[in-house]
Amino acid sequence: MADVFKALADPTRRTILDELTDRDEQTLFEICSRLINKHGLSSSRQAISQHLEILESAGLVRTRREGRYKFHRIDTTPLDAIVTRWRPSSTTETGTGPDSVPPGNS
Amino acid sequence: MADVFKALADPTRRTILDELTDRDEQTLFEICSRLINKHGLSSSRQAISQHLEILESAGLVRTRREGRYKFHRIDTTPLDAIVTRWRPSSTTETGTGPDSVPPGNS
DNA sequence: ACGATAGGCAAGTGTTCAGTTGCATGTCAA
DNA sequence: TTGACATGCAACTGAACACTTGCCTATCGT
Repeated sequence: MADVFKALADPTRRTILDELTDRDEQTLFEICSRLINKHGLSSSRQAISQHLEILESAGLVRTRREGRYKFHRIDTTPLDAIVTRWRPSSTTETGTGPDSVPPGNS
Repeated sequence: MADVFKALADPTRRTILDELTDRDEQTLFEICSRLINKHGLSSSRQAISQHLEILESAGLVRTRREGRYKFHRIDTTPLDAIVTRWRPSSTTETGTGPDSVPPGNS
């Protein structure tokens, strides 16, 4: 699975996730149309397709094939690990090291 | 305030946040030393300094000047908006649009 | 079968970004 | 004041990235 953070780094990809949050199970052309009309973006179909590939390889978008249509839906489960990663551990860090020890190089 | 997502896109910056989570209120040199020793990264001091600037402009790191030392501490409050952004809205989206309407271009 | 629609593949281009290099500023101890 | 320490500023370089261009495959309706 590719980098979730790098997938979220691009504003266009975040807008795609916004669109999929607003309306799930959309095709590529549908997403393209709504990005242009609703969000004022001027991206080509190929650009959106590449963005969807990146989002899918990051686990943020899951696809479903049906005939010549390919439906995309958002999957927010990879986002949970982002916040939990930098939660402070229960070990009292700020209490152990007093401020009077500036350069504590290891 | 700069882009929080782009600040998180770089692996080195995420490791810096890991370090600040493990031990708060560190100076620039202290962070450099621990990144090299603990995390096996070979980044120069200037590179880390630029990373800290980006993290600070994104609101993820707050600084405190004291003489010639500048202490850095992590601030995880901008992370909360990431998960809440793509929470499905209470309006029943999947129920309104049946799956039998494939190309619903606006 | 034929045309139209939906999507995929791959090479090429311009920009953004991470990292380096070199020097400058400011602080502290002796 | 002198030297060592901690950090800041700015230009340059190389690589990653977003986007385009052009063509190809597959599915559906008539």
